[in-house]
Amino acid sequence: MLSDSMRVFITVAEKKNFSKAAKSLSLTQPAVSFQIQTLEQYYQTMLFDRVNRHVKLTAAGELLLDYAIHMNNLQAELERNIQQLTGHVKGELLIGASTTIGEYLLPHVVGSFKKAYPDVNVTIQIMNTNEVAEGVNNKHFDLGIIEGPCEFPSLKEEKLLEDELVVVVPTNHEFADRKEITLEELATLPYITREAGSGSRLLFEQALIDADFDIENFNMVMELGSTTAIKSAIVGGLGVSTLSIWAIQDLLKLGRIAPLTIKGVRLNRNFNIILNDDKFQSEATIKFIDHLQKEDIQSLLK
Amino acid sequence: MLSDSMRVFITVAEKKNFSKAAKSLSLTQPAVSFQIQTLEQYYQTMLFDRVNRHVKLTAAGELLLDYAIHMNNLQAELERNIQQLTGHVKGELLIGASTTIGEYLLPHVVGSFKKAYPDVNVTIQIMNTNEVAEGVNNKHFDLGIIEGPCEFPSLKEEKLLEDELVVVVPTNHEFADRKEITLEELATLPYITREAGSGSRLLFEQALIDADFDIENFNMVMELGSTTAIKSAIVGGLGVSTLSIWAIQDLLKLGRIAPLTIKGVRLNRNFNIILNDDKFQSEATIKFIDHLQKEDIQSLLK
DNA sequence: TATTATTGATTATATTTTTTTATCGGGAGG
DNA sequence: CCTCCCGATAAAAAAATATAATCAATAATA
Repeated sequence: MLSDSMRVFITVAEKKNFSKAAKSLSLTQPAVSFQIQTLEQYYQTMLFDRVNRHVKLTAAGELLLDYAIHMNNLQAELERNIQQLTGHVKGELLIGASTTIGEYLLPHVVGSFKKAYPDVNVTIQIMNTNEVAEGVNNKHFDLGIIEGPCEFPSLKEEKLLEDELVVVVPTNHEFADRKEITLEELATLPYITREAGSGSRLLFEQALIDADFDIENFNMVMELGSTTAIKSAIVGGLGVSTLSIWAIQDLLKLGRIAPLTIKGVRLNRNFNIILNDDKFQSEATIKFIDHLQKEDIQSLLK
Repeated sequence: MLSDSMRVFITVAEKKNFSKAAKSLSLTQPAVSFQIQTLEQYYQTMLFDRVNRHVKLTAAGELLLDYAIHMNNLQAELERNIQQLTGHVKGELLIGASTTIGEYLLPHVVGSFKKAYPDVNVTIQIMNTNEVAEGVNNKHFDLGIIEGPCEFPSLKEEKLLEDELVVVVPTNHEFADRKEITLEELATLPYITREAGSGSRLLFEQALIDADFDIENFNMVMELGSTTAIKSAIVGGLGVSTLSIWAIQDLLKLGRIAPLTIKGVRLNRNFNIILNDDKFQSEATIKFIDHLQKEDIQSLLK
C-alpha cells in the first residue's frame, strides 16, 4: 500500500497542477500542497518546479514518479492476487462506453454484475468511440466498449455481440405495418440523422455508398446530437431515422414505434470490448468481462 | 513510500508477535493491533492466525508479505537514487562491530563521518565476531566490522586494516623499559587472559602453538570478560596481558602502561568489513565504507 | 490444580496528523 | 491596470492514530 502522500504526488505529477489534483482527489489545494511539502522535506529536495502558471517535475521528481508508478503496479497486482485468493472481489471499475452501449446496454449488465459483486464500484463514462479508445489507450479506463472497430492497433479487441440498425417510424406511420422498405421509399420520407462523425451515421452512409445510392436523394430534415432526441422526434412525427435495435427497445415495448429493415441493405456492426494489455487487469475487470461474455445479453432483446 | 500499516505488518510478520513488533516500532501493542485490523478490513481477510501464544501468517498474509518486502526494496533503491541525485545522504546506519573495534576504533571514525553526513544516524552494536557475522547475514546490520576472518562464506569480506596484539605491562614494571620480551620471560609473569572463545585469546593461543610453546607453562592469574577490566587489572599491577594496540592508546598516552613485542612471535590479525550482498546497500552504507577506507585510521595511532 | 505470565482484543481518552477555511502574493492575459 | 489563476501560508477544525487501563484466553510454573 502506498502512503497517502505518494498517491497525492502521483496525481499532481499526472495533472501537473496542484488544484486540479486536489479536485480529482476530493481534497483542497492546501492539503495537496501539504502532502507534497511533506515528501519534499522527507527527500530533502524539490519534487516540482513551480513555474508560473504550471508545475513541472524536477529530476528527483521524475525519479520518484518512476518508482511510485512501479510500486502502484505492484499494489494492483497484489490486490488482484489477494482477491483471487479470498474470492472477495472489490474495488473500482471504470468503463468507457460509446453512447448506445452506455445508455441502453450497460445499465442492465452492470445491474446483474453488481448483484454478483456488490463491492465493486462501477462507473460508466459515455463518450464517442474514439474518445473511449483513447481513454483505454492511456489507461484511464479499465476497459472500453465501442460500436464498430477500434482505430488503435495497440489495443486488444474482442467482439461482444452484433448490433443492427433498423429504420424506425412512429406506429401511426403509413409504413408502420410493413416489415421492409426500399431505399427509394425511405428517401421519400423526412429523415433525421445523427451529427457528422457519429458512428451510426458513418455506418448508414457507407451502406448507401455500398448500395450505389446517392445520399443527396435523401430528404434530411434534421440533425440531432443524441439518440434520445431522435427518438423523441420520431415519436413526435417529425421524421424517421435508422437506430440501433438496442436503443429502441423501450419505445418498442410501449408500442410507440415500428422497426423496418431496408431491402437489400444490412446495417450491421459489432459491439466490441477493447482492452489495453499494458494496463494491469484488476480482478474486477476480469470478472466483469467474464460476466459480459457469459450473460445472455440477447435475452434483453425479447 | 509504504503506508504505516504496511510497515507495522512487516514488523509483525517478522517478529511473529504483536507486542514485540510494537516495542520494536516504539508503539504500544493496541496501536499495532489497530493497524493490522485496518489492513485486514481493507483486504477483507485475516492476515494472521492468532494461534495460542503466537501468531502465524495466513496464505493471504504470506502473499501480502511478499509484495510488502518487494515494495520495501524498491523504496530503499529509490532513496539511494535520490540521495545520489541530490547529494544529500541521510537515514539510519546500523553497524555491528566486535569489541575492540566498536569500543576504540569506531567512535573516532563515526565522529568524522557524522561531520560529513550529519543526517545519517549511526548506531553501533557491539558483540562478538560470530554474532556480528550472523547479524550481517540475516540483514539486521547494514555492515559489520570484525576482528579476524568471517565464518560465513556467503558474506563479502574486505580488509580494513591490520591489528596487532602487544604485551602490556604497567609503567612501573621491571620490563617497562624494554622493547621486546621472550616467551619464556612472559611465562614467568602473572598473566591475565580474556575468556575462552574470545578472538584475542584464540589468536594468542594459536601463536603459542605455532611457536611450539606450551600454554601450561604460563602463569594464568585471572580470566576477565572485558578489555577494559584487563586494562584496569594491569594498571593495578595484578598482571600483564596481550592486548590490541587499538585498545591501549588511552593508557599509553597517560603513561600508565608500556607495550612490548614478543621475540619471534607476531600477533597480527586483520580488522575486516563484512557485507551481505543480498541486502540493498543504502547510500549511507556506501558512503560509510568509503569513509572507512579513505580515512587515515592509522593516524589515530600517533 | 491453582497461580502467574504472556498475548492480543477492547474501550475510552489523548495526541498527532491531516484537512479545511480564509487569505495572501506573484505573474500572465485581457 | 485590473483580473484571474495558481500555489503558499496560518489558524482552526476534523479525522486518524496512539495510549492507558483493563479483559479474556491460554500456557508455563509451581
